[in-house]
Amino acid sequence: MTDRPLRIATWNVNSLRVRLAHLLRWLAERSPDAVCLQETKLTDEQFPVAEIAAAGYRSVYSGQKTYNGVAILLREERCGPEEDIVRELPGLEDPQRRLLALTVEGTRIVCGYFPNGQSVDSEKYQYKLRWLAALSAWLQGELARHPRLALLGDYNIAPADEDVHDPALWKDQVLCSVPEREAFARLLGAGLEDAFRLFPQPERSYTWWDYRNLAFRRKMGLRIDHILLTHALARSCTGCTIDVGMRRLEQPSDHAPVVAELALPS
DNA sequence: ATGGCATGACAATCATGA
Repeated sequence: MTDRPLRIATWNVNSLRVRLAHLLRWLAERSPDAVCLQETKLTDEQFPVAEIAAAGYRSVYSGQKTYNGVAILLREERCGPEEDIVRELPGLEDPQRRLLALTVEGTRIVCGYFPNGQSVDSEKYQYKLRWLAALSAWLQGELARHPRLALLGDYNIAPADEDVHDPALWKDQVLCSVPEREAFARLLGAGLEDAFRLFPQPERSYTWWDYRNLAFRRKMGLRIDHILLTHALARSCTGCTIDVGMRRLEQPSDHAPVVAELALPS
């Protein structure tokens, strides 16, 4: 049996307009097959379809002005046609563009830009919990229909203390609060596995570092960007890494990409 | 110290991020 590995990835680019050169360089270096992007901050009319096509990728996107915006890039050489595109989270009245899903190569790819929540006593935190509830409800049906499903994105949740540079400082704060971690645990309970934790990893592995206070150099980060896989996909996963190098570039995104390799039977 | 830095809309500051 010949396996054709499928490399899937997620990256919060914090403005695709500003980060396009970084993205094109990273696509050439890593040649991921399916890339979930968050915080594109572009309307659909503004999406750089031509530049990304020149790099060998099709673009599917759901954007808005100024904030949010998600996209999935598919490598032409590896990916057949995409199907069953969903551009917003069903079951939630929400103008914010934070969810995009499609099926390609027999695999359901779900890209999410989970709400930040701002602080646990804010209205935005309540919105975050509502969004998480709607995601779980919608995923039930998706998981029933798609044994091979991957949920990739900026979750804005650090699932455990080992994902936090200073757990005492962040205890019960937004991104680390108990209700948020319970929502993450519900996703695992629904049949998903954290691809990053399937393998031994370096200590202090994070995906986001504040722009301020030299946080990256001081390893003051959080692991909030994740790739969750159904059990069927987890069995085929041969590795999951964080491309920390992208955070070292000039004018970087504050997030680094996460990449998982799947040895899918063809 | 409610800031530090970055982005976008807008035209001097303000909303948002995490």
